[in-house]
Amino acid sequence: MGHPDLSHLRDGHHRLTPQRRLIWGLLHDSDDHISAEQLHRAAVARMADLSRPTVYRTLVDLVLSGHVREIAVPHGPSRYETICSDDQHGDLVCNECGHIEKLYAPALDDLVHQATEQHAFLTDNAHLVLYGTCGECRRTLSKSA
Amino acid sequence: MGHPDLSHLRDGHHRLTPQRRLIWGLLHDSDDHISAEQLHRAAVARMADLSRPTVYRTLVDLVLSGHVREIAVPHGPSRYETICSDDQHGDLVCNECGHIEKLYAPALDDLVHQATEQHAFLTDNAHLVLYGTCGECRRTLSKSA
DNA sequence: TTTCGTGCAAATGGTTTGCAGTGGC
DNA sequence: GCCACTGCAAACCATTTGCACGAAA
Repeated sequence: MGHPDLSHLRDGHHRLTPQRRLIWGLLHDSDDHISAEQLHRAAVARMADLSRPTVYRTLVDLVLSGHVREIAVPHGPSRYETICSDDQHGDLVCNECGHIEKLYAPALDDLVHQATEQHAFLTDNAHLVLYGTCGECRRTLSKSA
Repeated sequence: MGHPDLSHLRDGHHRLTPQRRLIWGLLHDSDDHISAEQLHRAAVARMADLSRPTVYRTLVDLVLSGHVREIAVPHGPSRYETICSDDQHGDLVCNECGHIEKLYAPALDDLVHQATEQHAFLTDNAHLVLYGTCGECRRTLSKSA
């Protein structure tokens, strides 16, 4: 499992520590949409005393450097996912159970590009989020009603 | 300034109090994307002892009843905006100055509808967010660089 | 008169920061 | 050896909750 490109974490200003290596690897292996808390739990399983602040600080760096996207979720912790240029997608966020599912929408690219031009806005990354109720929760809710 | 439809706030379960009337009105008058804190400040200016919890509780009700959309923002408080069915839009969020600008994209509706069908997902509201740099900040940055 | 809504104060939970020590480069 | 990174503990801030009182219906 060679995770690509650890090198951009070491750029003269940033150092490549075991902690960051681990966190970066876990982000890649995770099925995306992982919270800082989950990430920390997973990290501690492999490196017992890796601290929460280190997780947060590393995530901030990765977001700023454009390798990771932060998805803010109402009434819950932010989720994080690696940004792969070949895996452009939106997300379906279930308001009931908090589950997030990927949404592939080819038309999104065009829409972003076109919209950007109209506003003299330089887009770093675009994100389409649909909030609602997932199929499973719809079934559960209709039973209990 | 008659704000439409205060009646759905009184539906047998919910009571129409002066506080809620005020908050609802302020939400309508605001230029959208207002935070709970800003909303509270504005409310206090008119009703000195209206409390923060009341603002939050009212917002929860309005979101649940589908009249208001909550926009979670990374590293900041949630923003709130009234949902007008005839004003479907995305948002351009500037990473530099935090400014949010509306983005009208007619294609969004189709995209949402189509995407929803593929996933048995019931969409309450869709939100397209473009993170990047707004025109003004681009100018400022290129000067100081 | 019955709930529901309110203000107050305190608790919560995710995230950030100050600081002294450690280790990558 | 320098300075960025770390762990620890404590701070921070947005949001939520428990409770006793007040007021819509």
